[in-house]
Amino acid sequence: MPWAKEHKPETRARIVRAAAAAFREHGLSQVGIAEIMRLAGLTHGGFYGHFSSKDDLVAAVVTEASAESAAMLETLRGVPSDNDVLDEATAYLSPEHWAHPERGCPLATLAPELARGSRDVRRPLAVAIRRRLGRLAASFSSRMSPAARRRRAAGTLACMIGGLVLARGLEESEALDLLKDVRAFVRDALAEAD
Amino acid sequence: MPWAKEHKPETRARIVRAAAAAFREHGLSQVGIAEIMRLAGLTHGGFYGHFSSKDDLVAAVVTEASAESAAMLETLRGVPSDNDVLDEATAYLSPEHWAHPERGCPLATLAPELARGSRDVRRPLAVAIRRRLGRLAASFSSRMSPAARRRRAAGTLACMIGGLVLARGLEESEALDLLKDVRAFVRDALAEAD
DNA sequence: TGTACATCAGTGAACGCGCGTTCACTGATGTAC
DNA sequence: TGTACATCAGTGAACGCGCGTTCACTGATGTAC
Repeated sequence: MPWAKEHKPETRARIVRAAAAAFREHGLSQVGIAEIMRLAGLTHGGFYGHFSSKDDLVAAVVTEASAESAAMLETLRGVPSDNDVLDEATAYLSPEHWAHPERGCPLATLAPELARGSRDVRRPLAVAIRRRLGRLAASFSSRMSPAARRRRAAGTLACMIGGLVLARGLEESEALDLLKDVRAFVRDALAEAD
Repeated sequence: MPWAKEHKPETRARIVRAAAAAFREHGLSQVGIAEIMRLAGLTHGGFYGHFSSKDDLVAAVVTEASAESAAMLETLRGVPSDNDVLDEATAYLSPEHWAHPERGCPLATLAPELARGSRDVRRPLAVAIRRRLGRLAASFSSRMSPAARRRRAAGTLACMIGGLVLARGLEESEALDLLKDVRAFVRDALAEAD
């Protein structure tokens, strides 16, 4: 075994991380294999030693980007309140997340493009959505019924993604006002008696 | 004047309508000029007699698709309730809208791709968002403060777009459940006392 | 009423370019002796 | 401990293809006589 056994998986992970940032910043079809390999410090031709196709890479990127996004949002959470879900939504709808699509939630940047993709790409997309909904539902008070938790998780995640997508379609000052409005809407909706 | 003066604008409109459907169904970068012209019943080369570039067409498509979407949602509204905004959100989050991206809201299919585009494309996107928010805000009771109406319009539109984007990332049965959950969330949020 | 003409919407071939993918190869590495 | 070797991660050139854009042209049309 002429190379340490962790060498190849590490290179692969480097390619996935480079692609995850580039795809979120510029879109799947605006970033080619050559550019991704260059960003990973490698040459074009080596790509197919790690992936069977661009779709294969995209599938890996969905999972990686979801994890990176969760980690980034974790660092953006301020002082914890008594409401976990509201803290999560506030971090998601923050100016910092708005300004950094390349490190943020892949659903807000890539979901429509992924949804139009092949089965290989739609599967990890559906998994990422289910996981996100499940985690959010689990963060609600255990005094709520499972149906109520599921409903609130769906509504809150929809607000988060829709709010960020809309804000990214506006220039900064207008975008920040919109984010503030959506944060207030979510706060009110979650404060509402059950 | 060898051609009736309405002939050229009519052809142009036919190209824009063909592009508006194809872009919403397959994405901006997955549909080429040749394909659009073919759909419009014309040949490739004639395109630049009507548009200065693909971006120029995309800008026209944003406006056209927004209008088509509004008309489609109008036909999907059921029996009017005493809540205009809720009726609008219910139509938007319907299985019919989910199943027909090519006739539906361009924000749910194209917003991230447009937001990454040139200034020429981002301008009509911002206009479409502002107009949508303004119309929604105007539909709320005049007893509400302008700030409260703006906040609710922002939150409701975010739920609509985010809900549809998420649902389009899932297979049908799961998607329809999610849409129902988001509709219920919006209903509850809008029912809440001010 | 009929015809010759000028206009210009639309045609179709060509352009350079970047894409995803393939493949013969190179050379850095851990192992066996 | 030192060296020859087999392995295989990565290289770099090439492929066919479809893209957006250009342009010399064709031919259907309304108008002038």
